[in-house]
Amino acid sequence: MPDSAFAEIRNLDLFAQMTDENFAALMRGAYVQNFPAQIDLISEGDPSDFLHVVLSGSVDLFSTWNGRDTSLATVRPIATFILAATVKDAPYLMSARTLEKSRIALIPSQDVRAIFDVDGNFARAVVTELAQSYRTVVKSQKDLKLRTSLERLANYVLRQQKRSGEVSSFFLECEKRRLASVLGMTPENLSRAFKGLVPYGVQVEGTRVTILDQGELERFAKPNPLIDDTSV
Amino acid sequence: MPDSAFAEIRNLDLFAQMTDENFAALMRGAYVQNFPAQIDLISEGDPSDFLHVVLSGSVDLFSTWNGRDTSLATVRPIATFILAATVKDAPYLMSARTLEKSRIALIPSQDVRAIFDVDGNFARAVVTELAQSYRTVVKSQKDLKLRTSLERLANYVLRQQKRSGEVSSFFLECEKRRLASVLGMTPENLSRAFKGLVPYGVQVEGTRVTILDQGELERFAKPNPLIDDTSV
DNA sequence: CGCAGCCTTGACAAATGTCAACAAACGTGG
DNA sequence: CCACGTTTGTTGACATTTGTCAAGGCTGCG
Repeated sequence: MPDSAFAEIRNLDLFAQMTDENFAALMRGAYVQNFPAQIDLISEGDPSDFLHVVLSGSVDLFSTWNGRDTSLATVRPIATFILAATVKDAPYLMSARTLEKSRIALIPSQDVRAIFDVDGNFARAVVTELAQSYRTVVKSQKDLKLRTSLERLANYVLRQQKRSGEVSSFFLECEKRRLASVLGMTPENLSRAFKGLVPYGVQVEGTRVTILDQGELERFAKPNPLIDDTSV
Repeated sequence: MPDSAFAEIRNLDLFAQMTDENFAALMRGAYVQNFPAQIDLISEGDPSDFLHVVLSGSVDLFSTWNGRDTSLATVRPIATFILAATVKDAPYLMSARTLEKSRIALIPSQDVRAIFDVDGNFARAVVTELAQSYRTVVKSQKDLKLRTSLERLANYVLRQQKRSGEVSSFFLECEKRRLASVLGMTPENLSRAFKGLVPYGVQVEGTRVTILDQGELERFAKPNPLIDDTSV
């Protein structure tokens, strides 16, 4: 593994507090690989052989059932995914594919579990990471069950605006068909939902979103920190 | 705290592997309380002062937004809840209320975090618990996003049947209005959904559910271990 | 009893999905 | 750099799913 990737991973919260010795042991069997876009990385149901770390690019976590499929999350650098499956030595619950050209580190799951068993600091870091992931899914669950698709979109627009630095105009960072899936609706419904936000001062041209009336949009969306804030 | 409750808690996976000394420290500030039915235990947004352990009875975890509310999970003995909020020292994402008369142990969150910092075995047990919780929510998310309400109900019926020991007739263990909320629908829709399962050999009288044609129901429900199995 | 809450049912409305058509954007190979 | 085909996004018409409102029956409990 190149030193640069090594350092990037070492600086992750998940690995920052462990001993040099244990980190080295973890990296011994690890390797970094470059993937083109739209490549399947893992398939739900497979045993969790590797903990994945996205170093660059982005990864879609999705699931299928009975011919349908849905996007559950996007992983962006620098972050890990399928940590829960790794520590539980259980099959993946989600599939993963690259959304774009991506560089991904693969750490053998059995090494993760072995180090986890002997390194208390690492175990504590895993807890923090898992607690964060858990709370993220719970928030997403609330979003899905308590809001209509129009409300979910309105709040998504506000969240993206915040990510872009509170500006009044910004770009969607993913395909609309995928955004629809993330928000739990069809592409057609998303297309109409964007139209449905026009009365609240939201304008969309291609991937550019412009908020003409912040107050009106917020009055409609009613964003809530316990659903929409990533830091809570 | 009475010895019996003490022993019950000690035997939980979460606390079984920690040292006697640390367990004693954890229990020093803890207490057990009896609550009647329908009592609010915690409110979403509140700081996480206590880790809760349900010793008997049952607890509903729910959330509200903009005048709507939804049940997210049921906690039954013996299990803890809001562990993620406790370890992250973050506000509760869900509210909790007793569904019936319940006995609940309250362990100060700051003690949990303190012991967590010094006891590696406890930290590892927390990981297992959180990973389990995380995977449960992910499965629920897939259930919600990939299935219609009729399909969710059909699979719920099959899961309950399994819990009851694979018998052909069993009882629902919660109010139908709450079941509707858990499954993400209205009580009226649930009422009609039960009717919609009649063609697949499901009969409902009050809280008694009878499966007349196991094969037909399974062909319709298409249960999937990665969504419906609690052990995976 | 009588009230309150739950469950059910009917009639209707709103939200969302499906299918088909077409336009726009994108990528690839010539 | 262009032509081509593929994919994505949009729109309309329509079907299905789900929610809402109102009413009535049932049950449990004071």
